[in-house]
Amino acid sequence: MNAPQKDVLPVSTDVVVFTMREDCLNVLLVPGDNRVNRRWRLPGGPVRHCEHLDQAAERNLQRDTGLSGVFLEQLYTFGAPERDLEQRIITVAYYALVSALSPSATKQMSTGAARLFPVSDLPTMLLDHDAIVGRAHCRLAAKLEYSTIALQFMPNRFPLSGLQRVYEAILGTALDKRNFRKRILALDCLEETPDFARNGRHRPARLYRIKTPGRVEIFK
Amino acid sequence: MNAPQKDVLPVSTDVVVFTMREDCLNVLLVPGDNRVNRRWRLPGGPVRHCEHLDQAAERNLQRDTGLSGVFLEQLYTFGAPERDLEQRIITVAYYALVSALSPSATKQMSTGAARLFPVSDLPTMLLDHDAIVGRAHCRLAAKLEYSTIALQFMPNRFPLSGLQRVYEAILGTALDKRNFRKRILALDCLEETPDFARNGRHRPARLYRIKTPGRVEIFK
DNA sequence: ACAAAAGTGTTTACCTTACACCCATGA
DNA sequence: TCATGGGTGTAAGGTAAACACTTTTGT
Repeated sequence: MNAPQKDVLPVSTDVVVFTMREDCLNVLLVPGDNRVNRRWRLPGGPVRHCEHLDQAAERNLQRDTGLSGVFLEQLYTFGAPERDLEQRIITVAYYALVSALSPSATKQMSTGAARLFPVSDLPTMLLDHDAIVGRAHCRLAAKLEYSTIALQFMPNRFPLSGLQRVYEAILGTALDKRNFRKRILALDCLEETPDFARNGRHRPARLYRIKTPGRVEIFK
Repeated sequence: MNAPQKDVLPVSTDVVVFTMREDCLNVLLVPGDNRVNRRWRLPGGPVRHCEHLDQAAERNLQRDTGLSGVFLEQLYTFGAPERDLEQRIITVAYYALVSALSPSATKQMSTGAARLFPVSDLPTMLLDHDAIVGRAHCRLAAKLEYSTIALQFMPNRFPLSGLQRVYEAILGTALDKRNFRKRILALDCLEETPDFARNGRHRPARLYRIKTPGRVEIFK
């Protein structure tokens, strides 16, 4: 039994960081630091005594992964008393969406201090972290239908086909190209740039930009 | 400063109990028991060390209001450090829907230990309880659109017009009678009973029954 | 020239909305 | 008989779904 610490509460935050890699939805995990349990876990940690929950989530995320300033939203609070072995810890789960990993996050990844896993191929995780990821994935998929949340995955400029691949990866289904483009453009949240992506040996794709970056619109 | 108690965590549950009264959406509040602050507050209290969050919500709800076995769903966790004056308390908010107040709840109400307030005319409440009620109301209104959650307000048998009034009270808008009936019956969650409500001096209303009571269907 | 992804409209089916009159009862 | 809420159908508009070929580039 660990003695309870003074500065922190028996409450922690855990963050499900989603990002796209190779057209697949990935989750960022960190290796368990616990002697008892060396399983992969979600980045997170205890809430300090004088700290907003959101701040705690951001701070612990930054410490564990180097990420900051990302889209972060509270998901659900998990508090089964049997979920932790050593002491009762209630965790307020968040999810985060990042378009590209920051340099410091990339560094953490190269040193093995963090690693991406496709949601379809997650390792065995600490405690109930699999349930947390599952719920986060559900929330994300649901929000695709009535918000512009998917834009959080996109870089400054991107082709519509890239956005479509994001939708398809999250929903797990193929979408019709024409209907998808119509629907997205009708939202009036993107604008054309004069530029094109000249990638492969095929016609270059028009690049679009988000009209109000950082803002997630809810409609309906 | 109160000394922290051993058996409980610095985490509480608060429950927004919604019920219909006189075609208005009401919230059940209890009088603040605190010497410092005698404002009305949401029923709730601390989470015990070995207790599920849901159990804590249910237990505290029963203690404060006599209600049990009601529809209860986690809403959001509020944890601004400045939200409480004496000590840092994080609260996991829930909302509950009840069709009619149970006898024990009615008793608590008659003794002044609990009282209903219309959401449109709430008193000044403890701490951030107004924000909690606001968020609960939003969630409830949103869920009307894609679930059968409103049925939780209804008694065993009820006329369709009664259900319509529930929708109207929650959404704050009038609905077309014919379209409403079509839409609800198309959900295939109600069945006719042979009975009618003979109330006023007008044609009696057909009574309906919920096919699978206690089950909230999510569609779309 | 060919492979590979980009880009583009129309038709159909379905769902949502608007809307007005008769019915059964109690007073 | 009259006031009150209960009960019913249809037409129009809008949204979502299905569907195939041409364009532009790199090799």
